[in-house]
Amino acid sequence: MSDLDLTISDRIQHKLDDLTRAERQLAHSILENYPASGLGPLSALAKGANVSVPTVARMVQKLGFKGYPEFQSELREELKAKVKNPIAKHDTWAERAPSEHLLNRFTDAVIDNIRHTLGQIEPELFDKACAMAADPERHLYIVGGRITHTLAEYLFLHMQAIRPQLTHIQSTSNAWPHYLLDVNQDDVFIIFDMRRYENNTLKLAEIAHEKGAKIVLFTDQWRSPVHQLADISFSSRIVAPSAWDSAATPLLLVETMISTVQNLTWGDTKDRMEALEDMFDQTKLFRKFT
Amino acid sequence: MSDLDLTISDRIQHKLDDLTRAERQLAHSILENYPASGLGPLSALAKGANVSVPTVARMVQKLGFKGYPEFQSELREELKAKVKNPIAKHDTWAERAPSEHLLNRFTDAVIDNIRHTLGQIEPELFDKACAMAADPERHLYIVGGRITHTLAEYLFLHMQAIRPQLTHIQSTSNAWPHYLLDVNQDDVFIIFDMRRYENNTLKLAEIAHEKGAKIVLFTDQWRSPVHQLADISFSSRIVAPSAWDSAATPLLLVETMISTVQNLTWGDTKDRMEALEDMFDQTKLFRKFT
DNA sequence: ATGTTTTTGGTAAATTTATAACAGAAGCTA
DNA sequence: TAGCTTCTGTTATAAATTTACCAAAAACAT
Repeated sequence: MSDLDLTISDRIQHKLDDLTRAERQLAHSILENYPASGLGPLSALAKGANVSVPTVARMVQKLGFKGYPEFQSELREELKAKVKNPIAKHDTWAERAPSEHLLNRFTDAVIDNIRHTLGQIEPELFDKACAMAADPERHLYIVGGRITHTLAEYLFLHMQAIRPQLTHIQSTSNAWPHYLLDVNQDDVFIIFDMRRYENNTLKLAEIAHEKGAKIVLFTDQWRSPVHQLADISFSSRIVAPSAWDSAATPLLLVETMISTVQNLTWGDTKDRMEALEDMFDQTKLFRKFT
Repeated sequence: MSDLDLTISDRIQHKLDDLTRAERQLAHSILENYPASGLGPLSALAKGANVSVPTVARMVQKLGFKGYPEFQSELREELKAKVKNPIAKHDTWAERAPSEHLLNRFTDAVIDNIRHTLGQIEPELFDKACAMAADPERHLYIVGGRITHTLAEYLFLHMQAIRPQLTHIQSTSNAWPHYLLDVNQDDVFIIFDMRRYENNTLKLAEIAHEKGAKIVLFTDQWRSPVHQLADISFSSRIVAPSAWDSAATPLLLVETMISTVQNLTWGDTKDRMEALEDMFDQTKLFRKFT
């Protein structure tokens, strides 16, 4: 390898700050499928990154290469070294860390959780749950507990952009009984309850159930007691090399649900989203994305 | 991949008998360090194999390619596929659903995000950030924005069990200036800022920076402007087949950080956790885990 | 808002790279 | 060994890629 044993990928990342907008765009494109894209002709790379040909030439020189051919040549050397290296450690995630590093162990566990969880999901039920969540006729209640309220709020925040008739209830709050006064049998509850399961959440679910509301439950592999009241349950595997559980898998499900619901309601959502954008722009809360 | 899903390496080996002496010599040179040598210029390949330039051109056509550029192009495709695929033996995740189902597509994207993100992380920096977050001498501020405050809160909730001297600030709140009055240079800010980046968050970071506090930033691949003030930044890839971004990868990092910090502080944490357990038991907020 | 600096893309020249044509060398057969 | 076929390398030509230059556009500071 060349300079101080840094890979070109490293060098690009370190220089990222010294690069201009178009160059950064290009850099990301290179890293996107590294190193293959950098091994093609300069013009192809430029087209793939939507920048001009000279931009590529300039950046390569900025990175310290004499020209594009030299850049490619070093890329090939790097590839040669990597392939030859007996420790072809494709089984680690953070390649710079040993496989015993927690970054790798934790990631292993999460991927495993995802695999298990997705393997057990019934797509029909998932779609059905999404359809209920998308139905604007039904008032949608989103419920979380002490830890899980973060998941609940994540869902709530996105649903806000998608549909009206939406309430976020924190089961640990002592105000929740008030919310339930008007619940009727067309309404839907999306409840999050993972170990350690919370009594409040169960009580709340019972009341909702009595009133005839539909219940969709996100829980863990051991299943919250709420699942006996639920119309549809999704159990995520949440084990991790940690004293706590991992919410990554349930989050994945939630995000997929958000995306599905928004596809189902695209006609309406579009307007809502544009209206939201406008509001944010007006309040200048956000910077425009570059 | 091209013809019948055979790799180019396979194709060369099959054709080996139909090749002439010089061509065989060349073929072995290509396979010697495959695929790097084939990705360079034709003339270099010829020189490396001690054959003439036209020999290379002829053999490539014998293998069924229109010309050397096409040969290279397919080699690159092969490489791209190989890099992308170390674990993709699982072509579908939700086995009961077709691979085009959003459950599978979304999961693919998230796994891909994880791979990219972890591949770029420097473990030393990660460990350093965790060490700072674990240091009970430093007051720890956790900051999130409109959407990211859910991640921030997730971190906050767990850190509460691990260490004292902890504050959760929502940058969209108008109360945050008050929190910053007592900040000094030993303090640490863990800031979440993903697109669309928020002005409030940047302002807050600037003030913290001025006061000399350390800043650890969780952002996306395009990097929040805060990163210029940050001592340590972690960029997650967050793209998903959705109108919104995926927080799954940053969550993975956060959870790994929680676990690391808790390992670092285990002596103290243990007591804190037991005390917490007691409190929860007393208030009967939770049911015992079965 | 205005002028200045930086960034960016278009274009053309220069260099490199690939292909084609040809002639000499090597191998094979009789 | 002569004659034929096949293979290989040298040279020349064509195509492509890269680089340098310049003008327009964008960003920035005043």
